[in-house]
Amino acid sequence: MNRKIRNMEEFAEVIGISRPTVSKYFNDPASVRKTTRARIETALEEYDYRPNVFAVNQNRKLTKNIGIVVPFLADPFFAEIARNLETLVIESGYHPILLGSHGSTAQEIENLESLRAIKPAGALLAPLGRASDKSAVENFCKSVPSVLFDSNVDEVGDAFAGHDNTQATALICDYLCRTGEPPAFLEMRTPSNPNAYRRRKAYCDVMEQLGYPSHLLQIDGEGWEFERIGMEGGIKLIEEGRLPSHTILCSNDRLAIGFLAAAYNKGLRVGRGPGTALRIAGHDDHPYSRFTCPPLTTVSQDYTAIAERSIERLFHMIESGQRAEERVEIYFEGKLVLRQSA
Amino acid sequence: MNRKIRNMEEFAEVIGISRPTVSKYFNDPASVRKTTRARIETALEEYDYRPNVFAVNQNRKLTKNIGIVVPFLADPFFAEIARNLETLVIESGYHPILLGSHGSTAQEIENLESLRAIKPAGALLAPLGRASDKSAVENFCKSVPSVLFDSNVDEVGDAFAGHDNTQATALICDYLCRTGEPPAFLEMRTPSNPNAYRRRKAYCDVMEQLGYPSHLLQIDGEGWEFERIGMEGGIKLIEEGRLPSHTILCSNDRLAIGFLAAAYNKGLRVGRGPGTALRIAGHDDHPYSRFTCPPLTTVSQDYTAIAERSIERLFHMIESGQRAEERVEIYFEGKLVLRQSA
DNA sequence: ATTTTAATTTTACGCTCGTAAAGTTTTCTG
DNA sequence: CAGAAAACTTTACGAGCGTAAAATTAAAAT
Repeated sequence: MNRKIRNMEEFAEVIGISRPTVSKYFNDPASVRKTTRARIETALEEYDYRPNVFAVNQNRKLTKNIGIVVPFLADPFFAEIARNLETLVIESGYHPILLGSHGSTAQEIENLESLRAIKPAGALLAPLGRASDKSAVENFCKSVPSVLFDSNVDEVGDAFAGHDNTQATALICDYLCRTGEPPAFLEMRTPSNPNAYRRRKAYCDVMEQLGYPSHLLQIDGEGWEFERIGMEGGIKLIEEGRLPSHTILCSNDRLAIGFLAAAYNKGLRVGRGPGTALRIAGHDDHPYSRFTCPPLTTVSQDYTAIAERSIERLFHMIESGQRAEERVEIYFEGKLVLRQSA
Repeated sequence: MNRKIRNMEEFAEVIGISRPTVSKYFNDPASVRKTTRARIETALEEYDYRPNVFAVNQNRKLTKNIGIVVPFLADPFFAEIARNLETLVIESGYHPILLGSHGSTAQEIENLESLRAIKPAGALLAPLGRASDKSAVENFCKSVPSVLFDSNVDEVGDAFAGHDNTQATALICDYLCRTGEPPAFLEMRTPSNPNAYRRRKAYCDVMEQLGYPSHLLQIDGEGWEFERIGMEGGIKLIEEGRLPSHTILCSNDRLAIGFLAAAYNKGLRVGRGPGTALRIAGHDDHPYSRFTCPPLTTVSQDYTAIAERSIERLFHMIESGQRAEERVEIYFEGKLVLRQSA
């Protein structure tokens, strides 16, 4: 009795209705009569038929796919934001396709291309930044509704939702200056992420404004192994006695985690109590920052808001069927996360 | 001149050869004459045509897709192993589809279902473990060639490649016993991962063998936030003075990272030198373990070998066109990673 | 140059579903 | 209950490609 269903034709047959009606049901269950809907759903439980994805998508100009591209999935920060985005996409009745670029330009291009090949309804992109092939990203965004997040690229995409680096940097600089020695700023010499440049600039501006000198500590290193870079660079700095301040503000938490390890390695106690030699602060409120020793003082990014607004902007376009008339950039403020490292 | 190419028909036309030949080329470039291949590839550069993914896959019984499912992408351990797998899949000329289950049974089932819907040539699965719907996984594995990794499920899948928990646990237990007080074993009361059970058993066995008593410290907590669980459980244990030994072997590195934070929080110095109050060791050699304070002594999993052998087994099946006649389980030995925490 | 073999072309059909048009039935409105 | 509106059915075509069979052509071997 429970014959195998091979396609929509056969499925419609066993229910006793026509295939086009079944097709309509799958495209929008509300578009068929209640009684018909009930019959289909009953049959659905009995026969476990599912429309062939490839056939469905071949015939629709647009699929229900939403591409999500992040620069580095092995970074828990991006994994976490991707997880939020995936959930929101599913809740909207779409199908998320998550792709990580492994920090590689070629992989990013490849991801964009294979995304385009599946005719997505839209895309949420966190570009590599400096390493991105700008024209590749631009081209992609032209052909599919896209909102960028995390890392902004000038004039590319229909919208950008991200972190207010200037405000957040000012916030932590202010805190550090108020409570002790003004901070030096630790960063990679050639950061891959454009946020780093904004943080650097914000640091310099705030320090000037507060009447303190800026100290930029630029360490070498390429790629996405920020902890290793922070640790190795940190050890070098400490060994060579090149720390201009006992308060170090790191460009991001991963660098700070590495620098924390460097301080430990060199026997420098970190914290703000008596008997400490160094204050270390970060930026991002990375998932691991609460578990470092000491727990890392930092400024948070508003993950949730960034994810929600990105989704909101994207689906606004998708559901209205038209691209944004004007590119909007939305920035969310960071909050001070006071822990024990500074 | 540079007209838009809409499909393979038009593409074949501008080259001046037949569509079936072009089709053959895309399925296997080596199957057409050298001169023909050259003509196609020249045209390919000029016209940037790509076959429609959906149409291609609809007509093949099997696609070139390889599913990769991991239980939790926000865990850098899995992100890292997924990254290795992705690379190897691409090198083999296939297309990886990475899916994370977010620690949720429903999501895992969903992932398996949407994987099946794209008719993958094979799949690499790291099941949730205890939380997996065994029959769902089993069913999936029946219909598509699959090799499990990381977390074994009895009799499911064509092969399993993973870590030798017994050997590795023995290794670190032996080291800890040799160099100081015998370890107590910290773990979650109801671990989600089956590896945890093997590690517990191995610990008990080794301790008995070495003539020491076993101490199981079982802390509460559900889900995948191991660091938080380790920290909160650790603080409780320390506060209540329930540590039976000054050497703590944690069931995995993430738990150890949390416990390290607990020790810091309670002012207990960790390490093996003089003036230290606690030795803490982990298991896995998690990407972050080298950056903790102090750096974590642990036993490594052989990521690379696990990834390579999983892939090898899978493609052996795929290319031979037949399922494994017999289920094989391959285990790779861990290596002691001596750092400073124990 | 002839045979053998391999590659190619032509023709034709199939895969599974979306979708449009025209006609029919059901449901709703007053 | 008539009429209008909505839902449904039938019919038919299209999407872009895989693939099989038979006929043709080109390359390799003798």
